[in-house]
Amino acid sequence: MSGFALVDIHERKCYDWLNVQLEGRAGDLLSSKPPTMREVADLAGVSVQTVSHVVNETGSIAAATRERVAQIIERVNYRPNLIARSMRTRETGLIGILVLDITSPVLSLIASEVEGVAYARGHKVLLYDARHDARLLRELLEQFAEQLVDGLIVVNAIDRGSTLPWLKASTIPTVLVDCLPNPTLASVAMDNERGAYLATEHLIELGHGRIAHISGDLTLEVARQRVLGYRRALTDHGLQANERVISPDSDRWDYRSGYVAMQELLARPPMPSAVFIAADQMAIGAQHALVEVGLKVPDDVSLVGFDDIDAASYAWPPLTTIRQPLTEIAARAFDLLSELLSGTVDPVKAQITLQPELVVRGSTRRIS
Amino acid sequence: MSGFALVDIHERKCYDWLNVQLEGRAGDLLSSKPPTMREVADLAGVSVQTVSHVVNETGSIAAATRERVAQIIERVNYRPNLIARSMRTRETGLIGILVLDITSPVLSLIASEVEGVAYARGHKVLLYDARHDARLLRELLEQFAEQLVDGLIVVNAIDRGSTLPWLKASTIPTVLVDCLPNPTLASVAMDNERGAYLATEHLIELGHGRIAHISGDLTLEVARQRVLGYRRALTDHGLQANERVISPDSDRWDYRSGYVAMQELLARPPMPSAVFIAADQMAIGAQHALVEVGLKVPDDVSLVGFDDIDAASYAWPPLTTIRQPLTEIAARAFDLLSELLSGTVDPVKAQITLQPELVVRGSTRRIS
DNA sequence: CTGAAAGCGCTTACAG
DNA sequence: CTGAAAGCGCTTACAG
Repeated sequence: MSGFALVDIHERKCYDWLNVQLEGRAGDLLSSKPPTMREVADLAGVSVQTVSHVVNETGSIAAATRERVAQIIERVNYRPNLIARSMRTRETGLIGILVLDITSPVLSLIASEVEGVAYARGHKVLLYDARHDARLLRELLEQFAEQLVDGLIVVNAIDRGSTLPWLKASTIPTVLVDCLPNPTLASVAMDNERGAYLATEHLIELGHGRIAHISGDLTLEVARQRVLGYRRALTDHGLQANERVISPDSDRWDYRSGYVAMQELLARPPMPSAVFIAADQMAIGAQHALVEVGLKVPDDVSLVGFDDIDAASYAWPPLTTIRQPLTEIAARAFDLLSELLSGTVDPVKAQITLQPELVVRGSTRRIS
Repeated sequence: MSGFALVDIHERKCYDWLNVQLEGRAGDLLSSKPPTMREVADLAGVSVQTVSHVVNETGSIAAATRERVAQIIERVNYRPNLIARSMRTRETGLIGILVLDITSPVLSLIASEVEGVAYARGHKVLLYDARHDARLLRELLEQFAEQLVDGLIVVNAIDRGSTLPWLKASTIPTVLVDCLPNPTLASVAMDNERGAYLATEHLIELGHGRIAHISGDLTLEVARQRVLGYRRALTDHGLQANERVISPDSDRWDYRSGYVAMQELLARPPMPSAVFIAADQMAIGAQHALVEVGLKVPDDVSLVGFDDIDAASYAWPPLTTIRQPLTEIAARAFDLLSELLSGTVDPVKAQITLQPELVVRGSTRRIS
């Protein structure tokens, strides 16, 4: 037991941290209001427009003046007021990302990746979360996105109801990611039908003849495209009579909905030997339902998911799935928005489709 | 095989959706600029301040006038410009939520829950994602949060470096969630030490004597508190000689870091019979490392996680863990912020601590 | 190279 | 009950 309590480098690091005191001094300024351009100008003995010019590096300012103003700015820690500036310039320098549900691992990852590119390119981003609520979505679009942001990236959120026509009529440059493909709005999307086709075909090639599909929320175009791909693969291999689609009882693509859907499938024999499931989280939930009744993956039933989220690799067995190139989706979306903002591209022509990829892991097996 | 392709209600629902056409008419207005209050006033034959009064329901306006103005507003779909309004009133009506990393399931869930309460109470929210980047965090705070938002809820993000003193010096009402407890800033936090204590004690009561701890990112106070709780439980039961802490090689509390940490533990025998892991995702990753080398949970080693995220219930075996009351955390945080905004509470007195709860599931077992 | 003027779209006193 | 005036903090022409 003596060797057991050994302190390795990690433990040492730990102790160091435990002793760290993060107190910090109070701020230098105790002013209750942030300084204004007027104050900087007075302090520097110049006019506000001179300050404005040095802040924005516009106009021509004498080096000495510039220097003096810069020092004051530094000293009082002046920052131009974005609201006032955008009131004049009619732009905020911000881009907005609106997601259907920030709680979804794939949507939050796309959002985060878009932020990554945006920051790398010197833009700032605001996140809007519609929380699956159509009314909220609409409000966000109308009241905030339109007024606060120069451009908008809408992730997975425009599919139902009246938001699409609204967006079309709106003047704010918008790119749709993972939404209803729409010929009049710039968009980047995955070839969902292809992904579903690849998943299903993989199962067919493994010898499976009875393949069911647990779909995503069918009010969303991406979910409908995935059932189309599944169906087409079946048809191409003469298996259309075996088609069987279970759609979940909720609009979340989460563990629970996959779990419940699989329970439904189990309740109505015969059981298929393989199931293609429209999302990885759902697939993991579905597997849970299987394991609960003593069925093993892939021994008793093969499973293929969709998305390739982190959890897929760490499930046991690791989940065979369809990888969405999220990083590329994000980069393309941002680039498209930049082009829209600079007017160098026509939205109608800006339709990007990215290809998914089959990742074979341990949840699928060949049957005889 | 005939019964196999049966069409149940779900399938029917699916077909319906597949046939749906979401075309939508173009918007009624093709104006390139949103209407201004000036335009509404002219159309209604009144002054802008009259329009302002009917929009804000201030002052006293003749019923007939109000009606006429309201109709114009409706007709041209006028919406007051938030930027202009906030320029005058010095407030935006928005609250900001700043999270360390929106990609984390627990942080995004807290954010989403806070949004839920905020919307229920008629507020709108903006999300800021620091992406684990201290510089970005600082920029967000200084340039955006301070100017765009009336109040701020900071989730898990203030712990290191210079942001804490900045926040103290700042005038924006702020509540800290899951951060370094700080006596001068309002905060709501979990009793992390207690949670860790409960987890460890549970293992001890099950007969485990050699219990290791895989910690979270120790630059974060919450992680340090959890090792403290683990340590105290050991000490209280005379097991302090068996203390063993492995800290991850990254600042993400993700699957991979738990996986890597467990591999480290495996590489340096003797193996403990139980491991308390600072986050559920890490626990699932850790289990993966175990299973890979043929060790079973809970037969060979018991695991307890922390957080009780969705994935915990759907892991196999279901993960024993410490539940964080996220919904309550969110509600308390928002309420605190409201009180701060209305000035009815003193930040120094506003320190809320919530209690965690042990959830026993299948990943822990009694040993002899 | 620098400053006086005008205005972005609102709201808040204040007259009438 | 309604409107003229002033101003929130900036930037953009335009003089000098």
